[in-house]
Amino acid sequence: MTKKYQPQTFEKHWQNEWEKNKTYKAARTSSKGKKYVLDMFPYPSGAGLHVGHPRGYTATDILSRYYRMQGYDVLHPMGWDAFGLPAENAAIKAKTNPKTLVPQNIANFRRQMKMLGFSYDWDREFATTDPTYFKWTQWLFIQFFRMGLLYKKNTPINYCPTCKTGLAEEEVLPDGTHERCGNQITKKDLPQWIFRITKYADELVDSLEGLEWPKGILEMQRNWIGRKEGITITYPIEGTTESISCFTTRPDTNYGATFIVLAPEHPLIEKIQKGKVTSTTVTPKNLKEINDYVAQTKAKTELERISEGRKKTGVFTGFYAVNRLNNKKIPVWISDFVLKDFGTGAVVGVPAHDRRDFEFAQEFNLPIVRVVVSNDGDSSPIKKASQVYEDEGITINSDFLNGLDTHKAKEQIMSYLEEKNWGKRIVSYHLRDWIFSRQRYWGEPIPMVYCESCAEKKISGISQKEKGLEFRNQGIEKKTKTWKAEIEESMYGWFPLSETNLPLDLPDVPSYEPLESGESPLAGITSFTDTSCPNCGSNAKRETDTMPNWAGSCWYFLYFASSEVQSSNLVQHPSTDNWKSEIGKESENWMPVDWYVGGAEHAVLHLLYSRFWMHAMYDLGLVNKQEPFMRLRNVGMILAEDNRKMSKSWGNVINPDDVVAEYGADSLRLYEMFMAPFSQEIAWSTRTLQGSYRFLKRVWSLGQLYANGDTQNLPENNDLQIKLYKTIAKVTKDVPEIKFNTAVAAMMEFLNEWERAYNLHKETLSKDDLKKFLKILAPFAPYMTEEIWRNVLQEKESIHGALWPEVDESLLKITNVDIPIQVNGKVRGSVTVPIDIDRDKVISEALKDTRVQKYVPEGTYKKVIYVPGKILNFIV
RNA sequence: GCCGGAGUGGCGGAAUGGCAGACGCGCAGGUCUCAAAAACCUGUAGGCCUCGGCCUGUGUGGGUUCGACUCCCACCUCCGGCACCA
Repeated sequence: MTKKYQPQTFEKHWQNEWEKNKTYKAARTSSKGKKYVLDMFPYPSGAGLHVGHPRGYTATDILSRYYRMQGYDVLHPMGWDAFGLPAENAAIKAKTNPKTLVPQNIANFRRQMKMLGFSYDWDREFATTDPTYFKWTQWLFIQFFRMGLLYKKNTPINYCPTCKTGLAEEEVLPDGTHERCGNQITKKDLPQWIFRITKYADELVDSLEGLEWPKGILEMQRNWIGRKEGITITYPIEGTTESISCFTTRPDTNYGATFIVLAPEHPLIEKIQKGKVTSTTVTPKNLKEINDYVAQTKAKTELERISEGRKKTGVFTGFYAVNRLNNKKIPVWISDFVLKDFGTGAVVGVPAHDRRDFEFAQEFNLPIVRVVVSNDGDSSPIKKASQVYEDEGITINSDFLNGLDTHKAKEQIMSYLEEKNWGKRIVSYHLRDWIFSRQRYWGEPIPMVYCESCAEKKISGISQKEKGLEFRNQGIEKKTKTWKAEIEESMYGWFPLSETNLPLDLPDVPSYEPLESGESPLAGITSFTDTSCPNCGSNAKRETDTMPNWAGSCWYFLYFASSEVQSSNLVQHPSTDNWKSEIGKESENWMPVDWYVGGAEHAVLHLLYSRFWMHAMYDLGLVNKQEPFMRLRNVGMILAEDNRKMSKSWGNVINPDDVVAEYGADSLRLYEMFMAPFSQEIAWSTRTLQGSYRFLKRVWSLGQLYANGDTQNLPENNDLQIKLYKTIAKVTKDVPEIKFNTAVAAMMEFLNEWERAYNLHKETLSKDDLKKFLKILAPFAPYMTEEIWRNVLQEKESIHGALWPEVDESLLKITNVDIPIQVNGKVRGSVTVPIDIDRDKVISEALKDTRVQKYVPEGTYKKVIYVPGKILNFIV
């Protein structure tokens, strides 16, 4: 009696065995090398896993098992990105502290992951909320502070006037309303910690080179950093001592400038309004118009400004600037299409070569001068928006630039302007500095103290260097001196906690709702805020903001690879020496991450932030590599069966617990790998899952034959064995190419042949070959293969420690091939010939085919193409 | 508007210059059964048809090639992201 395939009867058993025997323990011992295979660790929400999560986790699990079986040392860890707003809000709602709620969520996630058979080294599990981990996150903050990369500045944050609370970006809906109460949010100025990521902008673009990432993601990172080279040109205002600076990336078009536009918030406008800029040309009427326009703009929300579309509005200031290139007077206007925070808040208008400038010029009847033509030389005037020429070309109407191409014209004009001291070359970035503080409870407390009395004495902790901390080289040390000088003044009175006082834990309090002032909830807890100055000992206040959710994920991959994470013997406090011995040394054995897998939604932020931290840590001499992630692959989202996103509110979420209860974990894993190419979005289908379930059932049944002994093994080198070896070769090739769907298809194809051999002739694989098949299936279906391996084949050691099957290449050598025969490119027949047959013989064989004869009358043809082993094509 | 990704049977997809539709789902017919489920077998792009074949066919239109789903040019549609970025 053959045992039925009932995964429920053995999956749990093997899960426990693997855990007990530490089957997946990571250690550096192999001479073959290492593979660090990492998932983007999840945020443990209250809802638990849905079937979308295991898609990425199964992929990394297959890679890990595959490399382990090939003899590599594999580090495959899992942990929890557990700080953040959803947990905080859920805890507020449940009237509890996230410190009690989050571990419950984690326990559920862990249970589900173990159920799915992922081969994580659970000894390295940790959460970003563990004080043992975030003591280091805080320590790193302090090191970055001492490099001059962090400073405090008043910055507008999102603020909900109805809820009286500061909001994170993700709490604001695209229409500018608060996701919870639905009311319009506003901006509020609050002091924020700023992380100066722009100091690394160039480096972060340049070192994208050499990463094996999807092209699209690399492109998005490049665009996000958005490096632009241009020049800031200064225009004096006629009849005054004032001037206006404008940034442009197209100085070659500057002879075509016909106006200047200021953002309504530009500082010069206030001066004009207050009458501090005088010139005979400004009339009181203009001043009223200016006042009205500025007031109108300020009354509008950002949303209103955008929703009004591209229709240009504006007002003339009455002043004229001088374009010193040609001494032309150009009017100075105000318009809200110019953004105060971009560039200098002022734009020089070249309407012939910029669409927005053109719309503005048309609206207010300003002149349009063409200065660039395309290669066809058409220099007709620009009359319609569709004629605006924004591309590069040949310069005209521009004095000494005439006839030059855009690139050369740009170089010459920039040198000329710098020589005359009328302009200065600038590299600008789309990338902004990173607002690194949150007015929230559930995050790493920022380990800083503010001392009033030290501030008065103009003292700060910025220049105190950590003992033992060495910059990578003198060039970097020099660079950080400049960075520090730029912000020193704003840092008077600020001191980092002494490292012996780390971690700085969150106070255990029942209430931590945001304060009416928009400040962090910690600001209301005096037992937390009141402290003494690390420098002078007088009364001082702690920083009450916490770090954003990103902080913990910026370096977690190093902690997984550390010694400390695996040991119960934790360091007393962070320090450079402790970093080197506990984290630096061991992580060098594993870094960089070889495979990093997660959703494409992290294309920019997380991947950029963690790259930035690594680069800065490299400069601090804390790590030996700048780039954390060598290979990145994106997992496609799994939609619900109704083709919508899975969401509690739609009621269409599929829970892996239910799927596993009915079909087993192996079926879920196999199906998710088979359903579509890995990075593609795809809808869930329980129906289609049954195909994978059936496949496993059939393998199971054939496997059981070996227990009963009613098999007749095939002789060596039979067709089925060769098909098996081809399948092994295919799977071996497909897995590292992340083509799991075709790897599974190949195994299904093999099964079809195997079954046919058994059904027709009661013939089957030798025991040795069965083992090989089980091994290549093992990474996909670890439970079932282990069950057959141990209970049918009576193996003593786990299949997951076995070696990947080698393929005897000589058996795969093809001796005979089917050559399709085409006549004029259409298939008319085929011949079976030895692979090394010569051309003339193929042709004569082909001409024996009666169908071919019909299309090649009397065997005459104009030409014939023979691609050995592939095709034969007669042209008649 | 810009950037990125994708268009192939009833459905998910395979093939990246050489027999389009592997593999799976679904569907149809059959075997087993009192019956159903499960399992197994056969068929399954469309059209024509003398059942041996013939024609058409990979979003659209052109091109390169002996040969194009695959390469090139132009366009259409869908999905994702950003958006008055000087």
